[in-house]
Amino acid sequence: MLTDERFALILERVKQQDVVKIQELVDVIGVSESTIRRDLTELENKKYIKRVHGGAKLLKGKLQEPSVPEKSFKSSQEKKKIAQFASSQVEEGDCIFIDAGTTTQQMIGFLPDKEIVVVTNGLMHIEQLLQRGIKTYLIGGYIKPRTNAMIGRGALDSMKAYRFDKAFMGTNGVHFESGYTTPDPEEAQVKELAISLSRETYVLADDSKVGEIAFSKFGNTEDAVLITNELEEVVKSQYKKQTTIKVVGV
Amino acid sequence: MLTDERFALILERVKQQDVVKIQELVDVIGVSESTIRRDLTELENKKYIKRVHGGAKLLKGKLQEPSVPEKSFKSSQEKKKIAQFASSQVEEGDCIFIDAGTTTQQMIGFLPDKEIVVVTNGLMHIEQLLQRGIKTYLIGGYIKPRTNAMIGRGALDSMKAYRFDKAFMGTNGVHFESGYTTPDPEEAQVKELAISLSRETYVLADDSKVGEIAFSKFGNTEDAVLITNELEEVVKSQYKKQTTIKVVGV
DNA sequence: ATGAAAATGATTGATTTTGATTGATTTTAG
DNA sequence: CTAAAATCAATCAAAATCAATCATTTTCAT
Repeated sequence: MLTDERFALILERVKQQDVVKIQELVDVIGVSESTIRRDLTELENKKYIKRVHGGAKLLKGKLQEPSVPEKSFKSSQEKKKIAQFASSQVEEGDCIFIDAGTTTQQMIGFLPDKEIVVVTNGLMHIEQLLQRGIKTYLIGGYIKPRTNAMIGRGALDSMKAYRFDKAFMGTNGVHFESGYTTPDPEEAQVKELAISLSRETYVLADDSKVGEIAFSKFGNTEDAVLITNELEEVVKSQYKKQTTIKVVGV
Repeated sequence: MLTDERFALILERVKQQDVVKIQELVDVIGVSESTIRRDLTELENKKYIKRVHGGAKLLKGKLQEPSVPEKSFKSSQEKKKIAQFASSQVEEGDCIFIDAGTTTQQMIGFLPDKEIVVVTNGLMHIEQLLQRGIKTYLIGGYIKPRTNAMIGRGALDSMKAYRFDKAFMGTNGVHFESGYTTPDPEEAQVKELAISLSRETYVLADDSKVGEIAFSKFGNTEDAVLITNELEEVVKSQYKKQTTIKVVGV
């Protein structure tokens, strides 16, 4: 078990339940108490968590930053598979839109080494895109602090200057009646516009999103191809009538 | 087994799982531990991965890389003074434009804790601005790879939606005949537009820029207040006729 | 084919990580 | 408040991993 794996597991658990007991981590991770202690000390030094007697708790300020290397190990595996398949849809010469969000971010590493142009509303994507040497356009607008996504009138206006071959969208909810939904109405507006400017649209959503409904709708299931991991047959048939689904095995 | 084949296998695995153990690679690839070690060392040197005890993990860089260490301590001190004075010009309720560049970036730390709105074309400013809890708008457009500044038609179009109380600009050259100049014509366009959209403009330039002329002109000396450090009297009088100068002692 | 250069695999001792143990400190229960 | 229980930091030896070295094999230009 690599140190970074343990870190990921610990941080995931802290993130999920706000506090963790040391004994709990010993059981779940299967290493000695000493090791867990050392890990917690180190994570505290790095300002990811705050140690308390008997365990550790979440340290507010830092965890939402995109620089944090923590991610659910397993669910990140699934996201990666989804992202990898999505990237395989990109062809030479394409101009694509990549939505803000962690799932779509995973795509960047898998984008083919072809001449493509990327437009995005996600600030957190920029660094990786440039590092890969990809021609990148960012839409303007107000920067939503928590997620670093571009929103507002400026975002909508500046996106209208572009047209996309393919748009790759993240979502918080996929529902066969309610369609695609996300909590923030302003983000929904941006997503909706991106879809309308694109020839084809793909929505990336792992199974935890399927069946969920968030506040603001930004699209119908028939507007996009859904890329997801495992899906129960019952659920699958519900959607099959309305849309195309790509199920990516893990 | 070719070296590049192994590299490909290793990178693929790291990409998919974030971390790999050396033993795992030995098993999968079927070469000795020594070879894997050598491969990992080389891949780390090439900045593809980061080695950790027992294996390797994905390398995640930082956008705000201080890769360019300040030329000299002195000039950084001077830039700070200039930036500090510039920041003192900002008042409650102002909507200001902050140009991309290292000198203007220094301003952010000195901005007053007042209700202000910042619009910028500099990606590298964003993180600090958000951290300070400042309402931030980014103009859209093409991201110029080296400097992370927004340029192009998208940048110009999306800036036109804003009006500024004050604009704070960086420059590469200040000359009493040639005005303000910068090497990249596309950046010059953006700067020129920003100035035209602002009630007042300040140009921040340390003494190394004074007297210099770069390729593209973006403004006349009379269009802006020049904030600089020490200036010889002779030079000063040349400009005095045309513009306002603030000299900031170090 | 031949020799030099490069790559590989095994071995070494050094370094880092780990788990168990210790006694000190904090929390909990009565 | 006191004593038992839980948790803690510090320490040390064992295990895992490391970098360095060297003999062997492979590659490649001649």
